[in-house]
Amino acid sequence: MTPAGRRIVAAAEELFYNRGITAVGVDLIAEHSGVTKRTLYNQFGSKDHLVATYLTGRDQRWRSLVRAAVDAGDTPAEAVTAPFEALRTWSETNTRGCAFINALAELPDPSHPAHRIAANQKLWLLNLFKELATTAGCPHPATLATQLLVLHEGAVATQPLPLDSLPESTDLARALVQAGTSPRH
Amino acid sequence: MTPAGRRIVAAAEELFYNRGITAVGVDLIAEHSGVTKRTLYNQFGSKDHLVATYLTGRDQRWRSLVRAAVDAGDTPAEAVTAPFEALRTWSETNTRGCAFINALAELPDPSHPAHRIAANQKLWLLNLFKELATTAGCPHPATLATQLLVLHEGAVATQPLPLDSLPESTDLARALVQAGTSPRH
DNA sequence: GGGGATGTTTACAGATCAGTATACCTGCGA
DNA sequence: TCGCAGGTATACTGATCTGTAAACATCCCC
Repeated sequence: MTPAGRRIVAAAEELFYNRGITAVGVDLIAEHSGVTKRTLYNQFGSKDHLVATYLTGRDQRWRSLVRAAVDAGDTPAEAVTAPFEALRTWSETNTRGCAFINALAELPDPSHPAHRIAANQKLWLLNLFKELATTAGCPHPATLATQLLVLHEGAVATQPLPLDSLPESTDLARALVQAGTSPRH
Repeated sequence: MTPAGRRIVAAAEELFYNRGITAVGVDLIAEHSGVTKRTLYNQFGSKDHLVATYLTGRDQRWRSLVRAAVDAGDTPAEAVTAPFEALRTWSETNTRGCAFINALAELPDPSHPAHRIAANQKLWLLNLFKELATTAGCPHPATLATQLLVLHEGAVATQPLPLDSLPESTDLARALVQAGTSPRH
């Protein structure tokens, strides 16, 4: 990607996430990235393609953050709930909810690339939970992974409320993992 | 509200929810409700006001459904997780996620009425969980209520994924209530 | 030194946006 | 019978939307 292309994506990310995709026009993105609209269209061809690029970039950054958190876990049981630690960091600078859920809200057409990207992101996290649960020796990895994903998405969705939902979700997630890994009594 | 006003709100609800608020223009709403744009503006004054009316109406319908489910519960413990039963019914005809979360995604301005309505809806459900948990004799109603709300919102958010997340969430919610109401052993 | 990739500048097309203006119709209650 | 609320019909404003046209500048690599 060219330097101008990178600036465009950076501006698009900031504007799309904070103001909404439909509400932000390509003229505004061009202006914020110090670039001509012609250059924007030479690089991305259409607004839809730029939206897809924006979401893909966010997805990659998020996955990197999660992988780092997972790798930083001391025990396999800790690694299972590491994505919740990543979410805590992520939420400090991303206070407008999940960019993918938001994108689906604005782009109802299921054939839009945003739908595939968003679904893949959630399914990636689900599979990660499943693998980590298996590694940690949890008895029902698939069920646990679904529960953890629900808790994760619930924590993101309730982010704007005055609730401290993320610590509660993290605690509950740890308890579920603990119940699976610790011996029954 | 006049007959024309009701038709306008009905058309707005269907279009806003399924296609997105920003993506739907007032002309389209007027056309779908068999009404002139002049009538629409005589009734609601602005698109923002119509959006607020749409969300308020949805909120009332949702609360009625939840209250009915709560009242249908046989035991206090069953009543606590009754909103999950309501969600199951609701999801059959509302497959595009939470209208309030979606509205916040499209309308970033915190002073927009939609923000107040959405926050009130979630806080209403939180308080309902808290009251029901208290009635059922759960030891930590506030904590449990937060957990149940997270599970609820998580189930809504993961609705488009091929996951069966709602049954899992409901089961987990029941287990949490059970752990609180049943005697420790 | 030529040529292609990367940009810029200005202007424009065609559509759609929220909201308004003006004039008219109709049914109902005082 | 009068008046008014509710509604229709059509046209319009000014702004904004995505996307394109055409001509020109710069830089780097072959």
